[in-house]
Amino acid sequence: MTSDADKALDKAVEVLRLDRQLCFALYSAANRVTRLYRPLLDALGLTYPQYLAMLVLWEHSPRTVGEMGQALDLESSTLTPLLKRLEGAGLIARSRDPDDERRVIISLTDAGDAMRDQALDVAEQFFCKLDTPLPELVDLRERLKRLAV
Amino acid sequence: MTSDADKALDKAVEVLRLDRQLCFALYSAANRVTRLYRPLLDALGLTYPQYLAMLVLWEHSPRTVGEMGQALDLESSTLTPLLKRLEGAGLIARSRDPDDERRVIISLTDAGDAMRDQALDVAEQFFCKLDTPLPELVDLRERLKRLAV
DNA sequence: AACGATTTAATCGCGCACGATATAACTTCA
DNA sequence: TGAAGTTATATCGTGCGCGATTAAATCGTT
Repeated sequence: MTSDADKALDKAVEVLRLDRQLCFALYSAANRVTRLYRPLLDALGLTYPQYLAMLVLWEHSPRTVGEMGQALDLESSTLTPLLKRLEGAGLIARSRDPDDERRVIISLTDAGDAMRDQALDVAEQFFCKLDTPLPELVDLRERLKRLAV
Repeated sequence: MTSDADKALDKAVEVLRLDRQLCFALYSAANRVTRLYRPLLDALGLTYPQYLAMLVLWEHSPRTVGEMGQALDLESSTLTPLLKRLEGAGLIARSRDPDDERRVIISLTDAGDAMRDQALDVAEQFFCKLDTPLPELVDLRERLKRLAV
């Protein structure tokens, strides 16, 4: 027969295993998607987080750094250097808001706006690579949005 | 009436929006979970990737660096420095395999093994924080495992 | 007007994550 | 046996992601 201590240990093993499986599944899927995008984005000279930032701007530009931080759920400590690199690449412009000099306004340059067409190809190639039915992706998206909000 | 060009643009907007939503949902959920773990893991002096590495070892130790890389889907360029930090913290030991000097064997120290009990608390607190029914989590895990394999 | 509180970005340090490359150990096979 | 090829880990440079801190602008209250 098994002792209470053994049962407690089994429980511990089980909880830790589930934790590992769930956390790792998320962690690893995010890494895999980044790796999947890399060869596609190399053609645009963008990293994956930079691509996400551009997607935000292609939906609506200009925006302040703070608004982009809200949209991407990132701190200025992450965003500021990333945006400076996009500026260096000539895709965006950074300027202080005259109405409130604390704010920095991010706007697409012509080059940044023009990249939108190539980005469309990237997105389509990505969906091909994923090879997953659209409803499954939409379902996954909704479940992820609900997680740990 | 709308022109063909307008329709193509609408399609582009839609594809990019879906891409943004799906990719961002995954990216952002992974970031959120890491942030959720941080205060819990601070008590153990572990980062989130270090915690994942310890979970792997608590399931089965010793393992080689390569085996851990397979389990965590990480390159040696990521794993080696991480493992050196765990070694510095006294939680694991690194030693060359006498049968094949190319391999490095990672084994838990007594301190590393002992941390397992505290880790159990962390995992349980995490599930409390998540506040999500277990079946939903299991379902999410399965969907993530299927994604971009 | 003035001074403390708040808001907005930026800066810094640390630890990933990975591609490219290096190095050493093992294997193969001529 | 020994040279060529393969495998296992390590090193390096770049770009995140974030907590802690800083600096400057704005706001609120008196």
